Amino acid sequence: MEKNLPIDFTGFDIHAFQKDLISWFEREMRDLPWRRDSDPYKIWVSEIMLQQTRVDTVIPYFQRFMEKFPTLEALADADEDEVLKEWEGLGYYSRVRNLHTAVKEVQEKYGGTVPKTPKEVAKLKGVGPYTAGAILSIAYGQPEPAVDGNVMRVLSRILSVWEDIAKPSSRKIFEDAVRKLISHENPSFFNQALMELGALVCTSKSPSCLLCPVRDHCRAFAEGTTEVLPVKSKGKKQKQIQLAAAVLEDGDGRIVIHKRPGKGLLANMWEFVQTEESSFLPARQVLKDYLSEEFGIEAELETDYFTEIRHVFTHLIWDIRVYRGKIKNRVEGTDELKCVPAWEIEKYAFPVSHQKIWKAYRALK
DNA sequence: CAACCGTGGGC
DNA sequence: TGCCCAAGGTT
Repeated sequence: MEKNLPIDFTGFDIHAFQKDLISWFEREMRDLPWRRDSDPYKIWVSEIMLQQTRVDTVIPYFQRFMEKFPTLEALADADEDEVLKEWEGLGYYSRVRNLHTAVKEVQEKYGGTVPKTPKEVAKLKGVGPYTAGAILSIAYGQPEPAVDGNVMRVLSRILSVWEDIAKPSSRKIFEDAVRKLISHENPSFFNQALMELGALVCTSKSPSCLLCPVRDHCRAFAEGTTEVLPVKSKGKKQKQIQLAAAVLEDGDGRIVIHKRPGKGLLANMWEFVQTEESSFLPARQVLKDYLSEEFGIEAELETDYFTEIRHVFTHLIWDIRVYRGKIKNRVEGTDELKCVPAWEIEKYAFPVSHQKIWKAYRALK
């Protein structure tokens, strides 16, 4: 078990590897909605949705998205709130904002045709090295590497690469490897096959080596290291944040909602008013002060919170104490604060954490 | 480069 | 429960 910086391809039969991998893919590939045609727009949308997201989760979102925005032009013409609503619950919401921005750019700058050169594609917002390679190879058949987590895991085993795949610098090593290995006859299937193998066979835990079509090419299998490769360092613990939120009703049964800032966590999503709790003041007081100072809302809150919600993100944890309350003065709607009928809540895009709040609130009555 | 940016499922 | 994981990108 030794380290290798540049990968040694001595004794590796590249052509046989390509053939075994691709013919397996042709036999076993899943019938996925975005594999039905090679429309670059559909490939693009699917690749954005699939970032850090499971196939099973993406499928219904992709289908709804394509019904609503069947073409690149349709998406370019849509309003941002409408687009964000279709992404509600998928997570990593900057993906869809960047996608929307980039699609509008393609519409204006490239006449609605997704560009075909690596430089132009990579410049599109939200399109990084992986997605650029995926679009170019899958939609346009160009021999560009598309290195994602699957590819790094699979190749670290096949080629016995001991670099820490959690480190950003590692991706370059695998891109170089793919440039050596990729089939120039069928770059699309080669890249997809590598990912499909990672998803179905060469899985993170307990890989199914006995079913693997390229087992005979796999150095980790030969050396008995499939359970320890790839090397991947651990992440850090999340920070915990204590919040106080309120579901506020006016005299006519309308609900106060707030639009989050355009950058950062849950950007442009709607929420019930909430603020970070202070260590010294009671939560109710912090909340009342925040409402008064920030929005000019004079609220009357119930003494005790009616539910407590824990929501875990990748890098932080929210613990939200939720109060019920009424507002005394009338609230004028602005871009970031609205007072809407209860039945219109569902028209706005809420993060899952605040969907939980709404569910608990409705359960009260 | 490290930190930030969601969510749901598996064990 | 807690941690890892899943077709990453931006700052």
